[in-house]
Amino acid sequence: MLFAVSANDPVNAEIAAAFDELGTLYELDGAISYRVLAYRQAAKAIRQSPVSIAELTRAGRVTELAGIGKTTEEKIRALLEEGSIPSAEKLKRKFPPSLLEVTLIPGLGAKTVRRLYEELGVASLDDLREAIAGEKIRALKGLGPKAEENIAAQLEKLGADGPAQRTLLSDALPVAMKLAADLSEHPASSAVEIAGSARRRADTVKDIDLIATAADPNALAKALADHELTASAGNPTANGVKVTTHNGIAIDLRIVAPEAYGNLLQHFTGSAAHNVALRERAVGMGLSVSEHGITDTESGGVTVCATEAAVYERLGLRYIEPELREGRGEIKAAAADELPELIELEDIRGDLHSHTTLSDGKNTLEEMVAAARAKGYGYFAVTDHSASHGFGDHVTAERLEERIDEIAALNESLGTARFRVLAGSEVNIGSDGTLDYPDELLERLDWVVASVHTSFRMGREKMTARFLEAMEHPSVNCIGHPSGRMLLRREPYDFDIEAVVEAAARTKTMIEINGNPNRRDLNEQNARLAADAGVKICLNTDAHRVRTLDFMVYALATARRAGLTKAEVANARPWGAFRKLMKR
DNA sequence: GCCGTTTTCGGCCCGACTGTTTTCAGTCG
Repeated sequence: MLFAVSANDPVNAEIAAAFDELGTLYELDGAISYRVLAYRQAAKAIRQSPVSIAELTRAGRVTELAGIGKTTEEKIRALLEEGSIPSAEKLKRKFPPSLLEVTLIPGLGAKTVRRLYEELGVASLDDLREAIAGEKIRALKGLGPKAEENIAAQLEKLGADGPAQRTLLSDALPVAMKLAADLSEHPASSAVEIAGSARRRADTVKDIDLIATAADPNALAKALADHELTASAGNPTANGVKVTTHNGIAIDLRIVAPEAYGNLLQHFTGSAAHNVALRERAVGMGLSVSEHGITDTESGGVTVCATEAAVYERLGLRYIEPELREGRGEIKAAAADELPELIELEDIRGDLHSHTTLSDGKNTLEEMVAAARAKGYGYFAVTDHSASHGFGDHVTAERLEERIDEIAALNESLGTARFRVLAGSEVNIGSDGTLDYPDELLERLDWVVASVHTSFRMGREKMTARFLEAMEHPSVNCIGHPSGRMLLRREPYDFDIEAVVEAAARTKTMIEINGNPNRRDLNEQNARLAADAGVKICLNTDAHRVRTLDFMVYALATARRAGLTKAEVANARPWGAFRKLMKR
């Protein structure tokens, strides 16, 4: 794993991984399922925490997180102090660590894996291959030739491209939209919608869920199986079909009767955690929720809902936007009518991070500005890389001076048009927190984004101090892609997010949500934290060409998942009001 | 193991599919 190297504490992702592993070990050991579930939920809570779990634990506050109780707290302490969890060590003496990778094979759960281990001595993926070659699995009671074949097929798949990969939302969403549009146009269909994590606009997705109603369900399922994007398909039935596209994305189409369309869409939009919380609430009301309807437990009467809004209404809740459905307290908020009014794309009035051919962009200043105007924005900051950027894409102080004049002339030529181009820069924050242009030049700029592009692994304290130093600079308006994460590729660097947002609020430095779909940085948890601290958030694209000005939708998606309102987003204001929020 | 608009104990969401079975366990979402 690619974690920042420091002699300090394990980061949240490492602690979470330890609890996921512990859950699997207990599952192999035959513990009651709720105990296993509890560890998985603890792992999730740890992974999603915006603040350091190690620090929270030392402060005695970690049990404030939902899903973390006294036992988990003790185990985290052991992990911090001794480097491992005693109960996990004990279980690892019982089950070889290589057995854990066997549980990763789809279709093989803990119960089966344990039987394979105890009855056939299968302790690793290699052992499993041997057992299949010797046709030993089909001899086990309850398993047969078909089960053996399925395991063999999954093993082969695993060998080809490793365990199931997640896909960036930006790779999956266009495919999902194309398929939903084509299926909508099919004569047999009456409604098709994207559900699942793609509808919730998560950072990455495992597959794409499509929900439909159709006059001829078999024909619609067949249409997807025969679609030009489909590489392989399962058996199409009236209930739907599962296919894989040529670019390897799994698609799951489900077709239902129109009366229960709302129930089904709600169910398959998820998340699992949201649905669990929803059903728990329903049980308390004497109701039982499923994808087919809402049943009154006493009378047995079933309410079917054509819309999602009707599902939530029946449960005494305001409609909950898909982006909020992650089981992070949105049900309680909906019950109390305290859901935030989420920001919309139409609210965005400007984009404050972009590049041109002056550094590493692909379009000229004029082309980028014309495209930004066409989006209906009122202002647009051009922020090419700075003097020390490297890769031959740096901008010298002299060249930036010329750029400032070019932009002044451009603004002049726009005349009475209600549009303003901001002369800006994306300035490198050096490892000591200093910037790579002289102060006098920075003062001449309208807008300065400061970002870290070097020395990612300097350690938590130094990295935090580096940000604080940059934010104290009077010319720095905004921090760019603060965590440096690259989704599916690079972990965020280690820094104290709480200290950074506190300093940002104090110094009136904004923090961006970078909309590049590889980044989405701030992430949703940290964006919530920043907004709560009083930091004004910018939704930016970091566009390097005209086309990627569209990345605003991903910045918006993260903002909505963070529950941000229009008031919490700086560039949801017209220029006059935005300007008043600026540090200078 | 966690948690509290019935509860500090006793519950803890719901159904489909698959492969193996003559009624169900395991897995998944």
